[in-house]
Amino acid sequence: MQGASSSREDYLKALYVLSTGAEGPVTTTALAEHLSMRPASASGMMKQLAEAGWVEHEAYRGASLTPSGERIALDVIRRHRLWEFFLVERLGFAWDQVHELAERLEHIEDAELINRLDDYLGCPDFDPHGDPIPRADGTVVDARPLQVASELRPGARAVIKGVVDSSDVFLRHLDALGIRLGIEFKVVERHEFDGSARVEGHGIWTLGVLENLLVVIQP
Amino acid sequence: MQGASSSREDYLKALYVLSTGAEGPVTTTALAEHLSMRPASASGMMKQLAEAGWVEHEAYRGASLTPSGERIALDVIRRHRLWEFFLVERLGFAWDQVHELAERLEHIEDAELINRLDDYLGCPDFDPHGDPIPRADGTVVDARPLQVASELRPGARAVIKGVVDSSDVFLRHLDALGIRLGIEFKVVERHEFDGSARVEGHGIWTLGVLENLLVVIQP
DNA sequence: TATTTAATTTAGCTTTGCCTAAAAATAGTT
DNA sequence: AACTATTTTTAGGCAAAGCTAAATTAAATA
Repeated sequence: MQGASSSREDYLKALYVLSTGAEGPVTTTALAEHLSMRPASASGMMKQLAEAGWVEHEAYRGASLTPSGERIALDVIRRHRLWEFFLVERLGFAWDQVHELAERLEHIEDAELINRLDDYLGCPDFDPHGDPIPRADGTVVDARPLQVASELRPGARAVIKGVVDSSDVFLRHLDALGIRLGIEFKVVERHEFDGSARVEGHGIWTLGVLENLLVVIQP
Repeated sequence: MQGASSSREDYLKALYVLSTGAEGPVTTTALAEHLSMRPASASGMMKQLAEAGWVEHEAYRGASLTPSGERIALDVIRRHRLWEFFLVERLGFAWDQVHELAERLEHIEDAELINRLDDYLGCPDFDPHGDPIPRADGTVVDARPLQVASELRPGARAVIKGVVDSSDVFLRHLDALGIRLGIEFKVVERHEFDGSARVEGHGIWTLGVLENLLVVIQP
């Protein structure tokens, strides 16, 4: 239930990430690729983790997490996402800069630290990428929250899921700009002076437009 | 000037700490003791660090930092103290709880992270123990600041260096309580409801007294 | 079904950083 | 100065985690 080395934690996390979505056990190769390592290394680590009781591993067939392994993975992910939240919301980092850093910070295992950090950040439910932050007890909410597009930072990609102002006039305006429900877009730049955004392939969207778009952030 | 492993950083930091105060090179045994390791290990590491150009090491004579080694040590110490400040001032940890944690955090080497953290904390000059925080350029202020005793947290030890109210009445009051310039004391407990403190061997000191004592925090 | 191809595991090597035990050098004592 | 005691270094091992290359197993094709 605890005491995994930094490296073991990485594998458990990768196993968790790769097994959500795909059905069945995770292949050695997929795991190795995900972690930028060689299959032989992943294979060796699976043996270790199986011995520790954190994964179920049938030779040549792939691996999957046991309940205790999943618990560790969720803990690591919780730490990762809380630190990402901190880095973006408090230190003002951009989205795409925080992953590597969080990858280092996540391996500091100290319940008190993480609980205090959680508190300090206001117990957020989602990280800046829109991914849910597992709770201390290991439960996870699996829904990405809607956000107002005006909150997007440069580099963010998002899918349009709804509008705040659904008046005809506004919807016609959106239509004229080529903005439709379901499209995905990427914010290239935000302009301090008027809040507008430069959107890849769409030119400039004004703050008025952004404030009325409900979006789901993409990973 | 950079790229030392976590372990090497520990040795460089220890070397820095042990060489300030004591004159001449640091002995292998002192180093090992400081890091809870065996002399043989310290000896081997000195060889490595000397090869890297971070320490000057004459066999059987002890080691001392080169300028580039000192630069790294100062960087590690800067990171350590900034994180300690964060843990105490923002997350509300008590003094004595933060050392080990900072010891882990200090090894995350990322200039942008540390500069942003520094900014976020208001570029503090001293950590919660009263030790100076080296600047990004490697300069260090070597004076402990005076603090008002009412700011002391439980567990803090401090030496009385002055008073705010130097009226006769007040000084006689202090005298009656056994409080004199230069004495060292330790705060055992603070009382929320009236701000008073229980002081080891001195009973209770009221907020009115504490607010008028200028102290230097002890390590 | 036999054979080829691809994936997985095993075997054996490397590095880092620690350890213990033995050897070497310094320091202290008579 | 010689001997002893202490400190420091060297030598040789061990564990973790990665790697390459070879062997094995499973999957795909003829």
